[in-house]
Amino acid sequence: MPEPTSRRERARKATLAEVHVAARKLLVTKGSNAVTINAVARELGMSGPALYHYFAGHEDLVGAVTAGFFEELAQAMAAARDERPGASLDQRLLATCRALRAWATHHPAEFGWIFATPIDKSNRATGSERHRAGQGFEQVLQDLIVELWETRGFEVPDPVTLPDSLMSQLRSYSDAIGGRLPPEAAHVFLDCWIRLYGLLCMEILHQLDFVLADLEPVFELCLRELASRLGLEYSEPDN
Amino acid sequence: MPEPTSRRERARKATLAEVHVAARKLLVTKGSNAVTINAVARELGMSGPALYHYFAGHEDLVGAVTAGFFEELAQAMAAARDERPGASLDQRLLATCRALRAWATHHPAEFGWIFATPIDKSNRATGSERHRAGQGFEQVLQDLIVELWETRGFEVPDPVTLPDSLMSQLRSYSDAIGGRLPPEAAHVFLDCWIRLYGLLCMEILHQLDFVLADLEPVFELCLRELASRLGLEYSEPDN
DNA sequence: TACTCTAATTTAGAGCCTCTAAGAATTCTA
DNA sequence: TAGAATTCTTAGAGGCTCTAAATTAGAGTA
Repeated sequence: MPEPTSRRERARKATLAEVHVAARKLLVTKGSNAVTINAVARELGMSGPALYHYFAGHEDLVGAVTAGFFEELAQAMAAARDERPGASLDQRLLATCRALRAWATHHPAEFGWIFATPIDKSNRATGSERHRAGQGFEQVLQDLIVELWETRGFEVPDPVTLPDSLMSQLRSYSDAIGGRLPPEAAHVFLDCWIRLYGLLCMEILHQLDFVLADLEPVFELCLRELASRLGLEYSEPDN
Repeated sequence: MPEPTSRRERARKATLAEVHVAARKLLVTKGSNAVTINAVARELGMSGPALYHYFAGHEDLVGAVTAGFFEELAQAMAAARDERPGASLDQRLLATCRALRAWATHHPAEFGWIFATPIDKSNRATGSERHRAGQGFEQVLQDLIVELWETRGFEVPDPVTLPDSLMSQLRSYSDAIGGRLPPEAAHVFLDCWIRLYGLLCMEILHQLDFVLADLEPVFELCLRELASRLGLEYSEPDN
């Protein structure tokens, strides 16, 4: 198929791209409440209801924009991972985590929009665009952990010590990712992710402003801990 | 002053109380977007603009409602802390943390509203109602940690190993709380809080639904870790 | 008691928003 | 090239925030 793009399809794609740009601009400059169907349409020089040919409604637009952010974030992380060709797995993992925070701090509005917004049901659905993009993001970290697990492994809790209800959930998850991580390794992965997530949310949502303005050092300490937990060699950020 | 309440003042208080009830009902039943000035007024049988005599605008109302939630949460935690008269400090601390999660899971909408909403500037201001109530909440955990620190202490990192920029921020915080915790102990406190916060946000925002539906066992594991970090004796929840 | 002052409320209205409906213009397809 | 599909427009119903002006109900005072 040399030309899967008819004239109309191309136009549609261009419009969708414009929508993402406009929505993001509104988000960044005027906050998430300014990302309305009308405002986005106005930004494109269209009149409101036209956008209903592209999105089922406001939530759908929000989901699409979110998916775009997820993709960009995942790409930024993947780029950091592959930046140094000869880098060790340890270095690649740390670089990926740092890219996560870098993206979050450089794009706080987008990060908050992605991670600190209650996900409504339609966007939580398994088939949704947002869900798919979220998995793409998860994949980046997961791949690294899987690689680590397969090449060197890391210390995991004895499955017997984990509560049954947790183990059964972890088993489903382990199956869902094709058994690439056994339940107890999945547990460690999730635990690491929860820590990163909590720290970043706190920073981006300004929940910790009352005490700490700059969480960079806390983040590095967190990475140190995660590294030791995963048996990685910690190294300072290099710039 | 036997009667600081004139007839009018009483009426005003009653109205404010009604506002909180109505706003909460709307939040829980129809989501945070349904908590509008108009809808709340309608719920009270008033017509819209009347509420502008009670609140400067929508954000102000939001801040007041948030403050109410903070107070309720702090009270629930304090109640759990004081429930068993003869309980050890260890038990009181664990009970308080568990009360935090219990409140969060029983009132997910309210918890999300408090902790997983970007705080706008006016509500972040030091004098705001929300800020004051947030401090009341923080106090509950802080008091326990201070008590622990003063009676037994706990393991802290060597201040020299903490980055300067972090230390200077921690020093300000330490001063701000009257030096009741030295910077390095404050660091441990914050680290514990960040972990609890991240875990709860993740649960309430459904960010982890793709793998874990019930985070109760993860929370208990987290408490185990925090307990060992603070030198507490971990004990199972008692119900 | 009557008179003023203030607080609580109401309606009117401007300017946003979401989303539906109906028609006009454009492009694709058979 | 004629019909079908897509894109876009305007019109409009109903909701929201917030301001302004008019109305009513209490409180304080001469």
